[in-house]
Amino acid sequence: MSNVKVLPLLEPEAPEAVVPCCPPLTERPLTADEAEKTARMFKALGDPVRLRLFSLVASHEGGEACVCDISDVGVSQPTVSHHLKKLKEAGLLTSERRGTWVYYRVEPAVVAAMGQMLGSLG
Amino acid sequence: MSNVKVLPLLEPEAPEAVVPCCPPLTERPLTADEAEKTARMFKALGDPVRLRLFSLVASHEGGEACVCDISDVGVSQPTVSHHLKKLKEAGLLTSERRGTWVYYRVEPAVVAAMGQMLGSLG
DNA sequence: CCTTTGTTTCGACATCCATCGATCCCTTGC
DNA sequence: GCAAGGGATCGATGGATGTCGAAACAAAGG
Repeated sequence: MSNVKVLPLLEPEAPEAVVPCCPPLTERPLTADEAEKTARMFKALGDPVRLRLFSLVASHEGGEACVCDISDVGVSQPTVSHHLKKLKEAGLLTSERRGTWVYYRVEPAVVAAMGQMLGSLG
Repeated sequence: MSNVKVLPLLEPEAPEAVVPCCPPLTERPLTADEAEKTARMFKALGDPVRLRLFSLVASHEGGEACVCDISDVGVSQPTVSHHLKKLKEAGLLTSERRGTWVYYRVEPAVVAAMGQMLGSLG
């Protein structure tokens, strides 16, 4: 396509309203908008490779993991990168570059919100 | 920080562990098999229409809903049926025919299990 | 039997998406 | 400046998936 890299599409790191979407799924039917937003988060965990990457980050010492620590999930490196990007876009992970390596960590509020929608609070 | 409990392998006290799959995502990385299983459940909620249908059933009076009660989500009726089937295959819903109508209800244990995988991240 | 109404299945189609190799970008070290 | 290695992006591709209309199936009533 284009080599026009001047288009400002999305600001770097869309801050995004992180938490406040949606009551427990049992409380009332979701609106179309709410469902659209929320489904993105569930869809992000709806792939086996992404789910593994997510649990690798979530369970990693210090609550964060370098890409090099979690790249052994049976797919190529570009694919790993692609999935991490998806998880990031869904708001489930954040990333930070420190020197040579890029570290990913879980966004706790978002994941907690998903859990609450499923009624895990009992 | 709280618990470093030894994990009780696989048999004691599983009152209604209808879902044999998987500890909280923070506890340890999922295996490929576990991820495959679990991703199916999250994927089922990863579509806006399915998520709406699910919340319609979950929040409906009596804990169940007839297809005719929840068919107004903006897609054709065959599509509704297709999505309900997907939710059923994922183990999130069950169905029962009573006379003319078919009623769907939530499978609580499965949903609770999903919530627990996410809930301990707070 | 035939008709009506609720629900599922079938076939077809367009779109999305996971995956890869190749390539490019970034940082560090020589 | 240049080489090396970690990560991200690009372009292509095969397979999965959401959607619909038409048709089939099931139960209830005339």
